[in-house]
Amino acid sequence: MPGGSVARVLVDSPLPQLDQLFDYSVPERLRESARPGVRVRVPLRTGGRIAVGWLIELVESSEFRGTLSELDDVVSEVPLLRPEVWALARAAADRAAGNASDILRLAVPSRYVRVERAWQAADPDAGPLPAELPPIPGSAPGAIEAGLASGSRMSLAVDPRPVRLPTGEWVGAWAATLAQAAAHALAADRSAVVIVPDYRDQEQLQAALAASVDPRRVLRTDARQSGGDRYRAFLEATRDEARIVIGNRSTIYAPAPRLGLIAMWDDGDGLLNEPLAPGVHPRDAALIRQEQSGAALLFAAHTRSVEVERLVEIGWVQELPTPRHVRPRVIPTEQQASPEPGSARIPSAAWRQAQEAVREGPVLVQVARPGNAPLLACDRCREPARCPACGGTLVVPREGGIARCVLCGTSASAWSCPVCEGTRLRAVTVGASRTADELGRAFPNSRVVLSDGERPVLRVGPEPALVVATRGAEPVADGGYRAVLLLDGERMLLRESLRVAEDCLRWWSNAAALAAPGAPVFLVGVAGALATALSTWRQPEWARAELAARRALRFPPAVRVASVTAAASTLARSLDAAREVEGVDVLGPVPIDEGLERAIVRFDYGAGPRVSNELRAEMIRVATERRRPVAGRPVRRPPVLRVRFDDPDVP
DNA sequence: AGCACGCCGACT
DNA sequence: GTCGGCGTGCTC
Repeated sequence: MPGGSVARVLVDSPLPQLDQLFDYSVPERLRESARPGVRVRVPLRTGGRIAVGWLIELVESSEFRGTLSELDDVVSEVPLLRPEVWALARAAADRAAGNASDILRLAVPSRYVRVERAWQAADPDAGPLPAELPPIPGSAPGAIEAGLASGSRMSLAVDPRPVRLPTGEWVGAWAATLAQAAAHALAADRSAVVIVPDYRDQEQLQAALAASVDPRRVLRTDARQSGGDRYRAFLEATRDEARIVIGNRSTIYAPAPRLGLIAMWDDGDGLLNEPLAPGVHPRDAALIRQEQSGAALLFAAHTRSVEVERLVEIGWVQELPTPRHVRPRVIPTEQQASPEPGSARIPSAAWRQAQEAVREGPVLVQVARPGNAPLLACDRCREPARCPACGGTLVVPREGGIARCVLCGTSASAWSCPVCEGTRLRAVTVGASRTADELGRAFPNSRVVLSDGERPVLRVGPEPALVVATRGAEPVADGGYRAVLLLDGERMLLRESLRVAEDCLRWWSNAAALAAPGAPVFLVGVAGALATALSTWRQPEWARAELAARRALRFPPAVRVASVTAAASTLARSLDAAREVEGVDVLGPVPIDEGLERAIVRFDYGAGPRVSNELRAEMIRVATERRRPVAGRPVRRPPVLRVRFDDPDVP
């Protein structure tokens, strides 16, 4: 049999002490089916106990000094785990001191036996490779092609406008660029993996791909598919034919033979944050996979993330030349109040132009999501409350907190209503539906289209309409919007997060990129560096300044962080272990609930492997040390040491 | 995790 | 003598 008769197996287990390969002998009856990459059942520790795992490799002999147990069974003969995906999972897990089996759970969908049988019975038919492709748009002629050929790491500020596909559909120009880049990889018989934050982006990308690639060469892996469809697409991707695989954050682990391109749209979008352990961001997994595979890597966005800016600054990622795109015509307007009835949130200039534009075609109004940081109004007459000192909007920054002004920060403890002299404030949540209502009255002859997270609209036609959308749910308009109003900038900036400014710049930029060339984009109620970055369309400059500020503070992504949670004594020991590594400093610990403490370990990128090694060793030690009896009666308390690397919500 | 091994107290 | 209690340690 090829490769030897000892099977090395990774067992499915969340236990850190089991995150290693165990050796088993292969019984005669499994000689044919026990191939690397198949799912297997193995006995673990004692007779009756059977664990599931992955057959990683076959070797001639074992280092294990003891008698090997036999493989119990091969679950499916299909080698679902390709060697390069295993290598990626191992490296991604190591980077975050996590279990490889946790990564593999993201990488391989659950099995559908009927789907698998049908797939095995069917004749493979991947369709032809694309031929005679047009050049890749969006950068200098030939620049992306050259990067593809040489396996470069690239950052691209994409053309900020909607474009019309040969099929007649309109998509963001970014989708056409990424689709063409993937098609070019495919034309060279290489696979491409394209990661997008959500399914609406995926729809645009798929529409753009349909224009030049046989649909059999395009596989999608997303949560909207049924489990069976997802498994079928996954099985197809394990074949040796080159494919384009598109999907969400876990698609970075998709099987893809002869990988030629990894592309990621809008890597700063929070939907790409991986919530499942060990929480490896697909951007980091992509960087690992790029190095392992030699594929090209392309980060495309309107707003460069601070993380990519860092990679550009250290020279790891190369900035692609950007042609002189027609930029959105952004008009920052600080003023809030407007005399027109029913238009309290829209400045008068923007108001007039929007009314004119909506006679010609669709007008986009971007609003904040309802719910967080509600605005305040007079409890008696419902007049929106304003700061007595400067006229700014009043908000309650946290639940139960004291109202303050968003502009000057003045506390509004002694507020009284200028209209009715009431003294009580009430929270009002202005979401999309309420704005749609207001605007519907203010634009009496316009059709109003509402798009929010619950009922998203993917596209609107070129006919006049007022399109009210929560940020991130903006439909693409055929031909582009005739005007865009970014209404709730102030409110969006109230979110408490290190990334809030970058997020806002991203939301505004992405909405502005839906405007028709030359159409006005009004940014309402926001001034300063962010407004300038948007109106000059120089987001990378903003990212550069932001990274410099984070460097001065030693905040991520200037450094890496790991949050460590444990009981005080355990934590102290683990932190000592981490401090052994040069370039490490520790914030905290601070007490959190249930007798636990948390600390933040900060370290330079170069110290990363040693920090994760040290913390991993501590996790194994804590998991295997004898349970300490508390004086008197023995208490079985499971030992806790939680480690989370590169948490986007830290600090 | 989850299960077997083993080293002390109460039993036939 | 030896049954079984639950702490201890290991998983190819």
